[in-house]
Amino acid sequence: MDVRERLLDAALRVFQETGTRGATTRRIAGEAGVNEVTLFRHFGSKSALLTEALQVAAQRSETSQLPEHPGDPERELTEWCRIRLAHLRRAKSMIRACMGEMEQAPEMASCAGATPMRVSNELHEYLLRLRERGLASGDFDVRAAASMLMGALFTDAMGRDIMPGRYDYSPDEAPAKYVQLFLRAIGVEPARAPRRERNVSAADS
Amino acid sequence: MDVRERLLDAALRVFQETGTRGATTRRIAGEAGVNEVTLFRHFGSKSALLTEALQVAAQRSETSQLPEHPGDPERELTEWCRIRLAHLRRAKSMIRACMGEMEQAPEMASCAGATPMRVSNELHEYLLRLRERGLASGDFDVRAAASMLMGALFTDAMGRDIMPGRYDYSPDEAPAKYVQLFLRAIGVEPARAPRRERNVSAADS
DNA sequence: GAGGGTTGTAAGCAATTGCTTGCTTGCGAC
DNA sequence: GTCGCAAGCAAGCAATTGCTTACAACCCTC
Repeated sequence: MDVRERLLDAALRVFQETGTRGATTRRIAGEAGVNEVTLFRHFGSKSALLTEALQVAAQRSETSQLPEHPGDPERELTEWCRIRLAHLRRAKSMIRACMGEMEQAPEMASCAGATPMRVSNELHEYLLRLRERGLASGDFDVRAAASMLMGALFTDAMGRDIMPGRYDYSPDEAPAKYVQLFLRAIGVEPARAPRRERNVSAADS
Repeated sequence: MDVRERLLDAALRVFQETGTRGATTRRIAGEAGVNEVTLFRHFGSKSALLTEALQVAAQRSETSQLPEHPGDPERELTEWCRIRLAHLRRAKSMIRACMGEMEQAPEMASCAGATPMRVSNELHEYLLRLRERGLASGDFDVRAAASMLMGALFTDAMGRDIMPGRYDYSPDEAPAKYVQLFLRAIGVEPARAPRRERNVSAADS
């Protein structure tokens, strides 16, 4: 890993911990094992470094496609939620830091909102397909439903550690629980052979 | 309003905008229309001032009771959600600022998590009562359900302004939409006289 | 081995920031 | 009046921080 990458990486790490103001150039350079002067030689200024680091971070958000042709909504959605939730947990510090900055740097909003909007649209379209195929009832608000499921995942990822004891189900069980409630809300029939508490991690074939 | 209160108030305002590091004593004093020296005479240090200001803010969170004896779940929950959502929107800047600080000041977590935990428990117990009375089906996870509804509200309040165009329903309509989905999820029959899109603000008798 | 590009080192500068000190002013109580 | 208290004001101090400059060391290429 060359010096530039090390600096970008360190900048991101320090930013997550302390925000823009707390991320001093000395600390970032130290974290990268690089002299502070080198930082300025490569990026010119602290804000340029942070901007580039955040752009890089925003671009490498993984994708997890919902199938084009819905087959088993419960299995497909549970797996999708599992991946989404894992991603949100990994990005937790980053998301929190960005939320803290948002008030002072509104231009960050567009960057921060891009991924959830894309994901939300993906879910939205999947739900439309479900409805077209008659797999879900026709009388619910698709946007609100998508928003609700995403909200459950987001809040679970953000809130679990600050509300000890509020969740009596483990992080692993969460996706299945939310999906079960969600499917009832949008009127999806349970799978043909109704089974309780399907093991999610084994369902990946 | 005396000097102490003005300082506490200003400290909160500046903290919301800029976080701990950005909230300089000079700025807080200026915002309060008070000399910087006076700030130190009253509170001793910047951190003491901020700590006290945050404690005060945490204590004055309003309460909105769900009825002890559930009657009309849709109406009661919609009204409750409306109040919760309004509160979250008002506290938005504050919540964002606190999330940004959480990584560096974990002791803030307990303070920040107290209100949502209390609210969540209130909802939890209401749902138990619904179930006892046979108003909701018996086979859903109560914690997960409560978490889901609260997540929808939280995410709506936090995310609406950073995801333009994602919500095609207005902030006023949101509570009713979420509650409708939620009630289906937990198996609550729609009200006896099924009516679409009841005007919430007029339902308060 | 000469030269050019990359990095480290030492030093420092101007601005900011938490906090202190010394002094003055205004005001109500005795 | 004068005593005590609360507040303002001017100044400053030590530490931090973004950024610069000057110089030496290294490595690769020709």
